[in-house]
Amino acid sequence: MRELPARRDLIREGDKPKSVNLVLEGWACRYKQLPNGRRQTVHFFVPGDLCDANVFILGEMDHSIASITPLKYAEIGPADFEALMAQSAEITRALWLNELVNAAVAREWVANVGQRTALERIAHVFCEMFIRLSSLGLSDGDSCDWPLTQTDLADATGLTAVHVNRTLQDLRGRGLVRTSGRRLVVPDLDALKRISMFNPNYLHLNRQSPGTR
Amino acid sequence: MRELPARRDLIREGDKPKSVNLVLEGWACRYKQLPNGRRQTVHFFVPGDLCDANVFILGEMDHSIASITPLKYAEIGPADFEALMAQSAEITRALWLNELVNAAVAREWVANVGQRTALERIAHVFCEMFIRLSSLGLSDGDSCDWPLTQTDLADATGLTAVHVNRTLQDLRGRGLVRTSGRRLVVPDLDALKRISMFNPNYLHLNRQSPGTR
DNA sequence: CGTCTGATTGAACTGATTCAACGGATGTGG
DNA sequence: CCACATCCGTTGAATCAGTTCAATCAGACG
Repeated sequence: MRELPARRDLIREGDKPKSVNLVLEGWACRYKQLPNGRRQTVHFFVPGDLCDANVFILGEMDHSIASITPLKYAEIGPADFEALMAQSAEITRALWLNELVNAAVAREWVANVGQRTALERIAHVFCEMFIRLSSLGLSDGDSCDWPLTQTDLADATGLTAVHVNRTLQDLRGRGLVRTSGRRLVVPDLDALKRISMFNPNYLHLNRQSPGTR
Repeated sequence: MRELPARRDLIREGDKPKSVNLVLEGWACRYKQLPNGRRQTVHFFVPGDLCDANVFILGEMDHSIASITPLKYAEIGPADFEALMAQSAEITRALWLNELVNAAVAREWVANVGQRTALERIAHVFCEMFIRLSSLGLSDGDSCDWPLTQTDLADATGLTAVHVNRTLQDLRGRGLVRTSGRRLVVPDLDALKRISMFNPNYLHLNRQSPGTR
């Protein structure tokens, strides 16, 4: 069990991973940084998410993980992790599922950044996070926690913070989202899904057993 | 063992996957199509690649797979696949590695499409494919097979075919690549890597045992 | 209070798109 | 062997979505 303040690296690209991390409280992100300084966030982690199951199969990290909010997480060492895998076929299956969903999310993000307009991209991120949080029981009706700054959103969508700001105003103007402080309100999820062409199939939520979380 | 002509869907989004496919000859791609018709390619498969290891854990496909060239591939049913997994820890490990690398590639593509310029993106695709093919012994000195049309490249990079065309002319003008027919020539791989900020770490090639291929 | 971080605004600019046309190579059927 | 169709690459001109740079504003916090 460990804690980390907001905006700190948990693991950096190039490091040799020594453990699997399970997020208990707070948000984190996976990101890649190019030599020219530009940064791309490729995943957001919320409570219950496993960062990099089985990474010790790989030699070194090809991306970094950083906290967004203050973070509480559990560190699971290779030995414990292997033991967990050996314990039951159910758990192994759940870990496979976790990794397959991870890959599916990454692919969806490629399509998001590659094919959607700024408005659609941002709306898509809202959809994904709201739906993921809801499936974990971490939403409250039409609202959920929202610790992301506009710069965070920019890094995730491949846009500039300035343009994210303008696009958010558009989304708010259309009544699709409201953000008050650290909270996101989605008055009409269906409308948001429609405008962002959101298809939840890639999250494979129906397959997720409670044990996976 | 099966064959498929060029430009045909092998599996479509929404289908229930019934088998794992191993590409034996030719190129294929994984793609996602948005309701508005825009298409994003998220992976290229070359001989030796396993498409969607263990997908039967998931309920339905969240993307499609299509042949680019005429294709020869092996279909491995769930039973055979499970047997393979059970057979040895080595194989299980190799399958894990395969899936982890797949996810890593997808993440790199997010960064590619999200942060790189048109020139860098296209150069990056050239680097990735040339290096992957080389590691499989499928390149010949500074050249390799290149069955992708400019439209294929456009779908993979989130650009239009028109802009890919212009950018290719730029790349050729700088002497970074040559394309003659179905062949790609990379006279100076280091220069190409430099301009595309290519870091091969995400391919985890050093970890790939011959058995994985 | 001052300082810091994050949100907001304006104006000029540019990388990439769009649309429409054309050229060349390849293949096919009569 | 020619006529025709198709696929792919190429070009030009106009337009636009998103960037850049720079300044301002608002709230939080010691």
